[in-house]
Amino acid sequence: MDKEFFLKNPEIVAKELLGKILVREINGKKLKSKIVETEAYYDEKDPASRACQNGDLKKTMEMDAGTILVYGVHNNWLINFVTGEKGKAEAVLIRALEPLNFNVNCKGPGLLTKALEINKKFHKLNILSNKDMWIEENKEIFDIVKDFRIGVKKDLNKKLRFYIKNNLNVSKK
DNA sequence: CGCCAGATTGACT
DNA sequence: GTCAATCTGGCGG
Repeated sequence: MDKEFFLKNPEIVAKELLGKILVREINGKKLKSKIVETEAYYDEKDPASRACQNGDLKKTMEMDAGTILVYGVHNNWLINFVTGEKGKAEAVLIRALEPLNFNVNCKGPGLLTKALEINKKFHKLNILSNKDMWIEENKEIFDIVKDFRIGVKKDLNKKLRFYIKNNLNVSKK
């Protein structure tokens, strides 16, 4: 896992993140989970993106590839990874995980942050240089399904949600 | 400053 | 099906 991985179009990164192992270390315990559902978000052209607002979140999206962006909505923390070149304001949202060595419901963006104790303290840190959370490779082969994003009021006319076919941990609806 | 809406979830009628 | 909880930023007074 290096910076090159995140230096691509968010659509590509979202697709390539599927199947990767997200490791969260809490008090010496490593919680491992597989990323099974993601969504790509673009810059101000994307009406659903927080980049179309001009605050701290947009600035964070313009930071280096691999920067963690934690965003609060409706009483939930949502975690994103910044992608693309510096100044591009693009990111990938993690929507669902499949727990591997623990058993907590991670079928939804708000649920997985709760399960892994992800909150604002991770905001603006970088996933490539963090000792409490990181991503590991996984060579597993699987089918990827492409669909429209979930819960977005004004979506783009593009399928920007990706998930692993037939995986039971993908958020429903 | 107050009010509203939103990449959500869960509890209750 | 309806409602509310919490954080961020836009917009109106």
